Amino acid sequence: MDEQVGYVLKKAASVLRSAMDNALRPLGLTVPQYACLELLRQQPGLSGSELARAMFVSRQSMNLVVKGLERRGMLTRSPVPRHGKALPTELTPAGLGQLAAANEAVSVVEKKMLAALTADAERRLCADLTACAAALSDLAGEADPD
Amino acid sequence: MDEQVGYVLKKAASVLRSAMDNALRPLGLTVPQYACLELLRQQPGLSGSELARAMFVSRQSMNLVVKGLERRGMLTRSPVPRHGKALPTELTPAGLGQLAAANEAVSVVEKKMLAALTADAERRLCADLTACAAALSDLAGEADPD
DNA sequence: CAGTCTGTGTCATCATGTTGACATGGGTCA
DNA sequence: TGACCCATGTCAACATGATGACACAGACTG
Repeated sequence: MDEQVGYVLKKAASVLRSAMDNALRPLGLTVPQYACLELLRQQPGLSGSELARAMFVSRQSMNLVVKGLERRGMLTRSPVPRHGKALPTELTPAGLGQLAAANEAVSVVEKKMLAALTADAERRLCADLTACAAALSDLAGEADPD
Repeated sequence: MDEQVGYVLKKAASVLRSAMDNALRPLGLTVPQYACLELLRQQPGLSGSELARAMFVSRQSMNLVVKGLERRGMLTRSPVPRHGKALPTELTPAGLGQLAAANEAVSVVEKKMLAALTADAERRLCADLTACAAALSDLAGEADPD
């Protein structure tokens, strides 16, 4: 069973998720919340739907995450649509601060996860996983649920 | 962002889950249900808790999956505990038949996912993912939730 | 211009999985 | 033997995410 790619993939994703949850809990952040903040740092002004697609969840779920972070003052949603009804979202200084702390915690987890891998192996792993995801993209509903 | 192992890992797992859901839907099976059947084929007599651990979910969730499959006649739970309160679970002929069909569908997905990888690359991928999971196991709650 | 299509935000509802709690069976050790 | 600890099955409450549906803004086409 441990030789099935699908199984070990699920196992690795599950363990990583659990480890990140534990690392982020002291900061009062969940994994989706952290991912949302990090995405907005890299690409300020993303809309809710864009965030949802980048994170492989529905835009409804992402809406809840964004609302929660907005209520806590981590980010702001421009009240004026940018293009259609898309509301640009950006980090606040408070959100940026929380994100910095979160990145430290997450970095510890990533370091530990990749400790046994060489830099080459890490690049190869990324490339292979990306190739797997790309090969399946047309079997996965022609696109993410949202 | 596509160079972060954690991100591509989540992406690959998400796409694979979605593809398997689509492949199994015509058979009336969900991914957890399929995984449960396949586990029982490889290791007949597993208890609910053992199944849950192998699948990285709580024993409560697994209990629901097992109950559903039992109600549909796919498996049977021995009414007499084997060791403590552990109830051994086994596939019925009907369950074995459904599983065979499901394995065909899943095989198509796996083949497609791994099409771009050589046999060596596939083994390497499995080994690296397993190593990552093992390295994180002590950060992930000292064990699975159940 | 009217009609249609796509993308977005949002609401209500539902499915799935988790946590917390409890009783029970089995083992260990004083 | 009795006290303790651990694992299991099960119930209840809760959290999270998905689906379906609706309204609206923009683009494209006849």
